[in-house]
Amino acid sequence: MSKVDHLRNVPIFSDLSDSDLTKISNKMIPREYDKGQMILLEESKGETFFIITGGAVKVTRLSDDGREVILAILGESDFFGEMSLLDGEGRSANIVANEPAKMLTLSRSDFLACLESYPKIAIALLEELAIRLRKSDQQIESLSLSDSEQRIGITIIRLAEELGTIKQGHVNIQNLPYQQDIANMAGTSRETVSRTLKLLEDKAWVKRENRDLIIYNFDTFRQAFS
Amino acid sequence: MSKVDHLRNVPIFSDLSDSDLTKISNKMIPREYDKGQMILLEESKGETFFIITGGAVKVTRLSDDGREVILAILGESDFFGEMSLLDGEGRSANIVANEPAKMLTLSRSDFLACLESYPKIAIALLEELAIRLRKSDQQIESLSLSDSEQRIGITIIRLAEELGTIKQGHVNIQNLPYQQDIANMAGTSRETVSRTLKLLEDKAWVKRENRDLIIYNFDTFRQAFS
DNA sequence: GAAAATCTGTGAGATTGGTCACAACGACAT
DNA sequence: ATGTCGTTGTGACCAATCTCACAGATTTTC
Repeated sequence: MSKVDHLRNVPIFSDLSDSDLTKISNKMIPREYDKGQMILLEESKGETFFIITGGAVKVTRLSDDGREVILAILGESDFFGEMSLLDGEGRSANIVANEPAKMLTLSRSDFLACLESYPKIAIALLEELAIRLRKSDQQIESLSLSDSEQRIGITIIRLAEELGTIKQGHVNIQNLPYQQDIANMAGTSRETVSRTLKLLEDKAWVKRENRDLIIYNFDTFRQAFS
Repeated sequence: MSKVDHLRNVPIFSDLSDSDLTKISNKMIPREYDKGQMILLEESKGETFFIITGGAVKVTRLSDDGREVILAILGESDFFGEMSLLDGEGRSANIVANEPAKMLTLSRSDFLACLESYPKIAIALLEELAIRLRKSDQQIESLSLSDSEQRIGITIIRLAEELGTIKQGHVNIQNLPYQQDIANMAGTSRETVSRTLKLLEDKAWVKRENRDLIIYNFDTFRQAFS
């Protein structure tokens, strides 16, 4: 798949003509990362915009004593790095390759030039940031008001929406993240995730098979937690 | 103060010439709200962009059983309503006047037209959303990783940054919000806020005087909690 | 394919912080 | 001043859930 083909799938570029896409793609440099490799470090100054063309990364924040919160898991056609380009502050989060990952990157100046020349990109990006902000607000709400079972349920919904596929009427999350990662997304402990998954399985809402999680009735499931 | 003077103080409009500001301000309709009045309701479709020209509002989300989370307190020159204009989803939060408040409002179509005609506004707005997203991420981190004392400390820092004034070397938060509101910002209970404030006062980190909170050494205070 | 490393399940405390109950306090109106 | 109403302080109890500990299962590595 060519650079241009990748770009066409990215929401913020989807409004552009092929010739514009080609121009932009010429400025982009491809990079690859191994599983577990740190792509961006908190504190470092942000100078690059990244688009994921394969694999997945996790966006985290770390406390001094080493515990982490996972803010998001991003996959193909998602992007990141825009925040510190926009507001000039340092990085606000760490990015680690969660599996082998491929990127296209754009330098700070090319990225900003892009925004100036193509207002549509700026508007599409606004849309995307609005969506992310909305998700963050939801998460703040659930962390403040919900108990651990609900938070884990909500986390599973997020995972299903990001990574899930539909398979004979059921939603299937292939390769469910480790319980520790789910715990870090839900703001709870690994043990609580273990116990809660068992509970959900006992209630016959979900089923685990190898490394997959199957949600029997996604709508009902969603209803129960949102 | 004229409409144009108000607009000049709003970061996202600060790059524009006076004549452009005048054009935009002509489309804006002023409105006023009483203390406690609901300005926007969750679920309603968002059709208006608001700029605060006086007073303050709180941005909240409510659970079914009536508990609330306060996502932000906004004051003069802040704005809101842009999110559902941008991504087309329904409102994500409620907005209530926290004290008598004045606004300038812009309709959906005028707002979007503004973005198209003045790319600088779009870019400035991107910057602002990036800042908000960063703050949300910080709050997610603190809700996930910190205990109640730290969360309350962080909440006090947020309040100091938004509402604080400097008074003979100390930061002074005039008219500290009620403990229940602080609790709703920090994701804890009113009683815990009461006990924690006493604790901070015993440690001589802060002092309460009437309805004000004085932070003796803001840098040290910040250090202790961030 | 055996060993090592990592992940998961589960019990038993230990704790934080929520909830309830009520007293004290302050502002404000009558 | 007295009563009313909303806010704050404080004790006691209790529930949710974090931690610790370790056994079993699974995955990765050589």
